[in-house]
Amino acid sequence: MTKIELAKAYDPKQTESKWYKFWMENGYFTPKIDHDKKPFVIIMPPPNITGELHQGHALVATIEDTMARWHRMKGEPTLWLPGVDHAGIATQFVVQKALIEEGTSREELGKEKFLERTWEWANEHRHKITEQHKRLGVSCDWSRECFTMDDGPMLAVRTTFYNLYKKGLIYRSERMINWCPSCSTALSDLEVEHETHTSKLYYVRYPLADNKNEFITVATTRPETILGDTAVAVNPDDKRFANLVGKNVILPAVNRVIPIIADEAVDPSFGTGAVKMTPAHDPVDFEVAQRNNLPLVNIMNPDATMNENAGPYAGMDRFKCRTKLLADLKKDGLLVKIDPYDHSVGHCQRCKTIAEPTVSEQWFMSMESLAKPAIEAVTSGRIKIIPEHFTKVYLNWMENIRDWCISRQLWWGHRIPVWYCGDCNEVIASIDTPQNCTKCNSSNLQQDPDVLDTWFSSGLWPHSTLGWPNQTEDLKYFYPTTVMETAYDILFFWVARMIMMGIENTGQIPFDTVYFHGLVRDAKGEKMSKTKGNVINPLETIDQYGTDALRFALSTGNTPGSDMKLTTQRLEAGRNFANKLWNASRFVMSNIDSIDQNAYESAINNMAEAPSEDRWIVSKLNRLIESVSKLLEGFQFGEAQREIYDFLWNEYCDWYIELAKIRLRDENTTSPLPILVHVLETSLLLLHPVMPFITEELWQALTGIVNFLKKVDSIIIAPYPEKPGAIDNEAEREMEAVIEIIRAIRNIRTEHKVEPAKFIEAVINAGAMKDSFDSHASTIEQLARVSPLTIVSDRKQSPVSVDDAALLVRKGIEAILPKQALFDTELEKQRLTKEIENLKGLIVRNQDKLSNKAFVDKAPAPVVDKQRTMLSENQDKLAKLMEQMSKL
RNA sequence: GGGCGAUUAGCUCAGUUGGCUAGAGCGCCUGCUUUACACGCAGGAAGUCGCAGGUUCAAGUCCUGCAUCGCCCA
Repeated sequence: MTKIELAKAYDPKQTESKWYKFWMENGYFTPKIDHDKKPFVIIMPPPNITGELHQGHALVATIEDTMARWHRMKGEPTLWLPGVDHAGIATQFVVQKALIEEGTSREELGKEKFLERTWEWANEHRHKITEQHKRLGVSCDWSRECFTMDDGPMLAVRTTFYNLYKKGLIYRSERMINWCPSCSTALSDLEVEHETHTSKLYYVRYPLADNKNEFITVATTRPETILGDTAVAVNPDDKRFANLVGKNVILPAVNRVIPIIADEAVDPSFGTGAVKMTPAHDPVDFEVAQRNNLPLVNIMNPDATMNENAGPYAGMDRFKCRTKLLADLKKDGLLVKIDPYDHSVGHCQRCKTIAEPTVSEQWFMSMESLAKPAIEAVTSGRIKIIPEHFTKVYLNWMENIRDWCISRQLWWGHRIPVWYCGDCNEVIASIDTPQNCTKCNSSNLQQDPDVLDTWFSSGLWPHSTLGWPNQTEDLKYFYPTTVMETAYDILFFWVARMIMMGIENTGQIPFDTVYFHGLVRDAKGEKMSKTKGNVINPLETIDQYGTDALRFALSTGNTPGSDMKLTTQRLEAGRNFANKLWNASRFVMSNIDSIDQNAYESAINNMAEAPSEDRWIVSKLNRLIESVSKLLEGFQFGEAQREIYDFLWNEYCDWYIELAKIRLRDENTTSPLPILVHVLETSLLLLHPVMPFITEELWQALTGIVNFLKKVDSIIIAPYPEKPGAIDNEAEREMEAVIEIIRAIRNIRTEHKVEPAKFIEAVINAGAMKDSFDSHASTIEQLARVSPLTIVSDRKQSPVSVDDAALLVRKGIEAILPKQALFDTELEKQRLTKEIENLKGLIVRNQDKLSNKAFVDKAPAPVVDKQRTMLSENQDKLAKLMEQMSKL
């Protein structure tokens, strides 16, 4: 055994990269497949290759790493599989932006060069993200790392598309979709964010065809769509318009004749009760048009300028057209009035441009039949969602699911595996790229130019990463996975779709448990996002505070499903805690000259004979072990971490180490070293999942000195403390009494402004606990700074008259401090008065409860007993203090 | 319009089968170079747990209504 010198403060920079390298070199992150054991599996939500990691990823890394390390330490084959996502629309967006900054553009470069450029970007960022993840300490299996555009996931995408197409669940159709004029692609409903705009409701007159002096007035928020109207509709029950149904009106501005129809979708209370129908640019109107065989008139180009159907307005931007059209209507006396109006406007999630509802031919996935088993998986409890209230959100969405527009007019992504024959127009869906038409054998085949929504490949992630559609050993062993941990904001985008696609492709649920964490917000409480640019690079935080401090900050006080603000205070608390642990360990290690293995083991295994503080701290440790494992089982990582923190700081450091110091100076007592070491080592193990680096560093140092503790090469594979020993209530009671008395003496010293270093005389009447207190005499002397200290079992034996002293009562134990040592009578009166008042209040509460017959009858016995004990203790204390008061 | 959540100390937040004389971190006040740690030590002040009802022996915790804020879906 060699004594080692640790630096005075913990320096993360000296430890982190060293241990990460060590872990990697020893292959600890790669699980060994063992068919006798059930594996623990997490598939990591793949970060987008659009940019760098942000604090949200750091949170994912922290929570998932905590789970992975914990299960690994429990001896379960643990697979945490990392990956990155190609993020079609987002990546195309950022690469385009980079190109524009370079003075070129996607169009100028052309598709091939653009894709080359994007692959470069992807590879670069994939690497960067990996390096960043490593700094967060993640123990994921890099040998299985995946990219959504890798061959494996690609094959899974094509296979899924093919299968669903053959089943008729993927189809191509002309339907209402959301179009982003800026990204120039179709979007799914989920990719459109609704925002309430305060805008205007315009009332416009449409002249009747048979009598141009009569009008029907319609109200609209989007007057430019008048150009695409193919009808005016009223509610069939609306008597005001009954005589007009069936007549025609002349569409202003373009002078097209369109009918007045009746349809139940019309809300008579909106506007005038008559509404314009623009089926090519409004989802509700589209449905009405389907029912009433109305024609569709598309009036916009893909870039949201008006097309040739807009007549004189062709070529104008949609909003310029609105302005011009309104001016024209006004001029013609057709604009009746303008009311202020709030309504919801859809925006492209990616670029925030106002999305245009448009009829367009796209690929869709039919969802209803896929949703059914996915609903059942959750309602039956086979998949558990944490926190539970998200179950309702999930079910509500799934039960009202609509078909999913999966095609995107982008260059970057998974090409739709469909080919069109240039000769016979055959449509060929295929997993492998076909060379010839299956119908006419022509080689004149064109692949569909569009790509799939990124979330299509994401939905396959839990099985595609494990090798599906191939029945690989990984797939057989690791699927279904155990936990899907991710942010709640992608519940629909990702989690719901993984459940549907997982069941569809494999017949099995993809994971047992969904755990949702909240969003990490910036100091102002705003959501961090790449496009918003308020992303805080976690690496900077790590440089400043250390990885473990960041993980501590992200973990403590973080409750499932609720958002958190990451503040410097939290980070500082983490750094301080790491330093505290460091110094406690430094203290312990600096005191080890030698520990004999037999002496150590006999000390640990024969606690009955040990001093009460040893039995106390071990008992508290046992409570901690039990509680932590319960909390981790229940996904309460923050609370578990908090309890470890409390134990280490407030019990181990504040009390046990301080008590041990006294014994270390005294060669005639039992050495506290075995317990100091045992509790420290166990705490390091408990803490390792959340704070991996410092615990490894300290564990290595400690087991370097106490070699026989080192049964494995790394804390990462050391067994997690699971089976706690017995709770020692007697030792706990005893130590609590000692601690309380010390606190009370310290308190009164401060109140009476006794110099901190000065020793004052004290007598402790410990009653039945006299023997225990005798054994803590030097402890009390030194920690409360009292001397001479006399411990008696009866007040009569006190060498100091109680009449001439301050009296403290804690847990039935009295401390008697002679007046001359302190003392300001007035101050003491004030102190007693305050304590007496407080006690009286407590006693009233105790009495109220106990005099209530219903309480005594119905409350469980321990609860009633507790009240009785409290009452008698409080009454006893009150009597003593009252008596004391009368003597002052 | 429908749904979900939040409201606890000056600030940020814990408090999971109701038993709480309600906790933490930061901040604040007083005092300390006590040989592990000033990223520290000792002591302290600070809350009618959003409001109003209800259930219960007992409510921060369960139920109903209201208010304010936030989010999701349409």
